[in-house]
Amino acid sequence: MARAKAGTGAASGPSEDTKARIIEAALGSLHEQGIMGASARAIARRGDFNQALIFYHFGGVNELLLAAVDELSSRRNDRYQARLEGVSSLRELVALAGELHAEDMRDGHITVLTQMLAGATSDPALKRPLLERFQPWIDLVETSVSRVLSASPYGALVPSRDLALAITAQFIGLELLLNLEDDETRREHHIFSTFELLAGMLEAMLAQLPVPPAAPGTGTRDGQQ
Amino acid sequence: MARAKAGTGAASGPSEDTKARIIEAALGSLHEQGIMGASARAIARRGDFNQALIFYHFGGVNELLLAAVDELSSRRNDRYQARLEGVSSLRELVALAGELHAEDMRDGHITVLTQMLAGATSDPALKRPLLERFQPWIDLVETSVSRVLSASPYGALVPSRDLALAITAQFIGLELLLNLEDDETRREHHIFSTFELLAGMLEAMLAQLPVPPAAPGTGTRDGQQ
DNA sequence: GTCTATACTTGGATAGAC
DNA sequence: GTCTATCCAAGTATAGAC
Repeated sequence: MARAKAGTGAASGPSEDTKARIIEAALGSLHEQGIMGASARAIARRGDFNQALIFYHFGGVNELLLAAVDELSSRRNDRYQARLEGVSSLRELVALAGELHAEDMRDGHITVLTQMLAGATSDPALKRPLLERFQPWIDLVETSVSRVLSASPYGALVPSRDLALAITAQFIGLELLLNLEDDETRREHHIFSTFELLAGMLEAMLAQLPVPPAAPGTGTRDGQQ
Repeated sequence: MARAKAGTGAASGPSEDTKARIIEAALGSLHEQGIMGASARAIARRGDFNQALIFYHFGGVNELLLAAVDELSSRRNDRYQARLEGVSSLRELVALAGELHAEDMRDGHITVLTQMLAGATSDPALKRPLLERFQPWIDLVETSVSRVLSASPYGALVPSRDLALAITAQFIGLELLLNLEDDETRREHHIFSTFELLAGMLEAMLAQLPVPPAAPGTGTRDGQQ
């Protein structure tokens, strides 16, 4: 296990290497064993390091888990931001959401976040830190939703904030629910293709509709998209 | 503590009274402390009975928790079934969903189910039993969704199964996400009124549309059904 | 059917050697 | 900065008294 400093990039300090290893093990534990299997001992076992290191480097298990969420968030943002920016139609957005969801499921990102959310019920001290860490992600969704909505004259009528919240919740809920099925059965689900179908139907409807009812002055009703 | 046999009704056997008390305590623990706070000791403390009773009556903690879910399911079904049957329009359905959601949040039903779902990641032995217990609930949603969809000529194009799954996931995801906020802030959310708004817009659109395009018009993606 | 007592395991956390 | 050893709290589960 060579100690190549090719880790997080910027902050490759003295013991950043070890901290990275610990965080990696924490992510693995959260992913595969859930929040109840993310104990200091279990994480140390998985990463093959000493249990006491967690307390030395992070101060406690909760702090480590939050650091792991931070690490995850930065990775996700890198991926999401760039790709979401290139999207302006509803169907594109849904299609991209399907891609991102598939990747997240594969990498366990959503599982990690969901398990942390679940843990916040048992340990309310996690609530505030988690809320802060979810905010940027919800904001990102809202930005994309707003852009797509603004393409349609009806979009202005829809509260984009609530919609972003609902979409985020959809990801989380699907993770928990589909997790009940074994991997094989799960792969047979194509729920995002249903979402794409619905998006397609909605766009087709909008294209056939007459002039927008409200929001006078905004209607560049012509090209549609 | 009088032993009135006015409990579950049908199966008021010899020690059903105690079992009911234990189940009640288990539900309380799941609701207020989450899955990680639902240990045999914590549950016994809450219900003020001896810890060993859990193992005597249920065989283990997991079995107790599943029994608690069963109890919850029957209560929920009683409420849901009757009310959902009287609904045929999309807006009614969404409005009713809002009511049921508010009640579930108040009673902690969704929290209990969500926490059990989260626990299934840590203990895969819970997956199958939970899947069986979620099936009837998803079926119920699907039935209502189907009825509403069939009222519109476009409804036949929508896979009701996936839609029911998505709706169920939405409930679960919202619970986890809104749980991050303190009770006060949470009450300021009116996300279901946004859903009602969307449903209203959709119904208005459908009413304005010309003749149904039938199956061939939209080009079925992905070969659904 | 219920309680006490107990055996055993795992987890959080720290002190101190290296 | 890392490891060993250790303490203590909490968990599952069972045996046996009542």
